[in-house]
Amino acid sequence: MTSELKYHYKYPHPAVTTDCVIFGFDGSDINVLLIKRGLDPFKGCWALPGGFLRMDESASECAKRELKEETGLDTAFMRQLHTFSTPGRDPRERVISIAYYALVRLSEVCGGDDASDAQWFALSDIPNLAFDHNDILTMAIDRLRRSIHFEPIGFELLPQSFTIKQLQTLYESILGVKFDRRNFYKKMIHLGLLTQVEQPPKPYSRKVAYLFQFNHDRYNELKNNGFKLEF
Amino acid sequence: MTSELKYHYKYPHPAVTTDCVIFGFDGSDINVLLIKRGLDPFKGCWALPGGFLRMDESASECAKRELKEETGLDTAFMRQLHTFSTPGRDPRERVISIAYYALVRLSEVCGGDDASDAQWFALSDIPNLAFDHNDILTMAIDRLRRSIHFEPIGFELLPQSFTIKQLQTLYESILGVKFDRRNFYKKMIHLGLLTQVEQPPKPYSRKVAYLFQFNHDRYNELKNNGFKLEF
DNA sequence: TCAAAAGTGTTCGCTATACACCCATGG
DNA sequence: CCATGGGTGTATAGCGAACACTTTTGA
Repeated sequence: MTSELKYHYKYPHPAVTTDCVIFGFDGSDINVLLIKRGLDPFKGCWALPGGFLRMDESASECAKRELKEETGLDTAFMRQLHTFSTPGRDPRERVISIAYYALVRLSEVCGGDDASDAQWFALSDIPNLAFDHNDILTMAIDRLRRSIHFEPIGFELLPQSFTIKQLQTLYESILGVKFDRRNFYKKMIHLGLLTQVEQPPKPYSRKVAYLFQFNHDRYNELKNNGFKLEF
Repeated sequence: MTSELKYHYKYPHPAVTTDCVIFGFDGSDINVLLIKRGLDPFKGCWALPGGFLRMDESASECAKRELKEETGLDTAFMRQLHTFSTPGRDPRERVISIAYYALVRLSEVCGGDDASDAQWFALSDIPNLAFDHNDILTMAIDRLRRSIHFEPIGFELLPQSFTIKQLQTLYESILGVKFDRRNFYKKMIHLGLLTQVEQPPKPYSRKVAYLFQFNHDRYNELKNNGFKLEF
């Protein structure tokens, strides 16, 4: 047994993991990807995807690795959230977790097979999570809500092309409020960050709506000129 | 030698530290407290105060301990900033650092003796720092600038009682802009977060200015009613 | 032709900004 | 009495909230 413990230090070292809150938008609700734990502790309990930090990777690389494993995505919007370090948060040993959150397009996510232990949950339907993952998720939701006022991150959750209506539903879902359809439309158009797509979409309702794409170049240009996104 | 390495793990563990960016305001400029390193690596180089995480304390407790050691303060405004984890950021071994920033009133700080290795630096006068501490400091300044728009944290840097003029100088110093004196005055008063102090201050200029205090209770009250501070 | 959804216009009130003005104080 | 800085008033522009109206399409 002891012979397995082959890493030695003069002072005690905590174990370090990253956990990742992966948000997706299904057209009407914000969802989070959870993993059913196959091992103790908290066996059978839902938890955020995560894993131990390797010695040759940064925390963001570790989180990106987790994302890839669970969604198949190589790239996505990803930000560090907070580091959770309360002693006892993991019953096994001292573990600190560097938490990240990610925004992904559900259409681009590799659907895990049916037997997969990964599953999307609407925010209104989150079960009790393992460890302190409820706290992590709560903080991630709060961060998402705050960020969307000042950063164009909503577009990371929508398809490349989208209607203003879809965008509004997304904002309303994240912020938990309702906007006047017409004012929302004008405000978004007026921001000057959307490019209208030529091709008229397939009619999915009475009147076909214009399709737009987020204009990254325009956003960076405005931002460099001191423009501050505010919504 | 090897007998000193008495902590054994099955997998490699990184060392974990906290580093702390301590901001103070001297009446005209934002300052940061730096420590001259007495030991290698980076011996003689200026660095952020910091230290290794103990196994029985959370990261915030560790940062608070650092703050106490360097300033004598038991309490101060303190927030987690970011966790820095690039492999190789410490030449000795794998070390990840959970960075915090703190806002303190210079008047309350225990002045270290003259022989002290701690010193305040104006932001315009920061030397090259050890490790990746320049990156940490840059991020902390950026965070401070962003936060002051939406949180009443400026007051943490001023004395209990202050004039609107002092407050304006603080805001201008942090944001690097100039405000119209009269509009700033009215805006601050109109926010309803300041309580006027009865006692007229000693004249320090032509006309004596009113003294104000930040009204925490009023702020919390407004915040709970959905009020959003914006500056 | 009618209902439902998309796109456009108009009004009103608030607030940020740019100033002018008066008051108090120390030299 | 005058220069300096503190406190108050006022006008204008811009933007967001509220809501009326027109247009397009499917049934």
